[in-house]
Amino acid sequence: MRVSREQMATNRLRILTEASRLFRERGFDAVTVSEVMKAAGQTHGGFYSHFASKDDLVARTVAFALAGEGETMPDLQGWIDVYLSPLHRDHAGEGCPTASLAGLMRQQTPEARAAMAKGLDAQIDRFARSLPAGDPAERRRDAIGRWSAMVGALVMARAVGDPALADELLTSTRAWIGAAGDAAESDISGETTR
Amino acid sequence: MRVSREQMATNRLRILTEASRLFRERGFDAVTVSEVMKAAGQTHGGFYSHFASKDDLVARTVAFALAGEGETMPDLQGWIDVYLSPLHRDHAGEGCPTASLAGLMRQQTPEARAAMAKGLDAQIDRFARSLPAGDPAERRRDAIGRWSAMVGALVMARAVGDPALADELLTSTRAWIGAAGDAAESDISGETTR
DNA sequence: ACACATTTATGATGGTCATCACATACGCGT
DNA sequence: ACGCGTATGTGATGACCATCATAAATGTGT
Repeated sequence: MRVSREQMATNRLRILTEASRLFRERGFDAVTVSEVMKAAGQTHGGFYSHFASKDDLVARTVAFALAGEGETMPDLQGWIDVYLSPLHRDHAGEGCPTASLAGLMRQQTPEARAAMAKGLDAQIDRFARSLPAGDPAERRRDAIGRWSAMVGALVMARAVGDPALADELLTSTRAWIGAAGDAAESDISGETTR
Repeated sequence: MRVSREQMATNRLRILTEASRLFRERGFDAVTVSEVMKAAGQTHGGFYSHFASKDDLVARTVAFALAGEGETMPDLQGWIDVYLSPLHRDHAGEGCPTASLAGLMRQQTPEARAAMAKGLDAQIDRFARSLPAGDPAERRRDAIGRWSAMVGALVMARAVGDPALADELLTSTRAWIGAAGDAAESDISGETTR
């Protein structure tokens, strides 16, 4: 059975898309190659004409998922609110790849970790460019601080069974990075000592 | 082969200790029951007289690991500096269980997730009590914000292969929560609007 | 002391999964 | 049109692993 080149490219894209969703939802280990292929409307045997191995799929999926993020962030505060919302917390499969996958990257291949580094750096850059004030270095530091808090809060909110605590983590972090971020932007020195 | 009650309790504690280290190092899935037992100086068969299943071990290990944290934090800034250090980043097996395991909790049993919630709540409480200023609600919000940023930064620093980016994530976050936290503490209203 | 209960060790067992071998049939370049 | 190259489907294969069955040996209560 052979398909057109166009169809093959579509099939490969479909595999990446479904893998991205499934990996974000359940992690790399718990998702099988067969499962990804079935979700992509194919059978497991054809997998190895698209990817060299499951590890290869993981690396390319990480790159694919993190590259898919939008180029600009016109409404920063709105984006932050959505990010720290219960809806985002409860739909990891369609949500931020960093929050879903970062905790799983330690034992992945160097290729996958490099893809994560590249995607993270780009995300920090987008975040920093969306900030209103400060010189570039200060904005980048601000972006890293806020982004860390957002990812950490979402990861922890998803880790706990208690909905009340999960909600508190999200709303408190949202309030805190608002207050703290605004204040930090007026911190001219850009550095504080202990 | 039978051992004394005391020895059995020691053996069980050893299993939990080794499981805690191995799980933090490599995650729940990648660590086998046999491996844990071998690390604990026993053979795999005896495992099921201590725990009902691997899932049971996971839940009890999460509770064990998070309960082990110190009761007080006398030197808050020093603790933060250690937390966000390359040493901590590179030794997950002996490091913070939240940073190592939170990202893996989504597909764990309700028991394990409940243990994570309990441990996280206690940690937030300890953090809040170590903060110098503010009413309790404000301190708790501050603790959640800073703690989220610390966990997020460490998780991301461990996820990337690029050491320069990893270092930047740690140092920038440390500087940011210093500047932002100090400023937030002086934010009397405790709330900011968009 | 003695018998029993119980912990641990050894050795299956059944299921799962990544990977590969082979067959098939269909696009693609000539 | 024709034949080759190749993507996909079907069906192994071999490894790994959680769990259990059984045996052995020694604390423990009487």
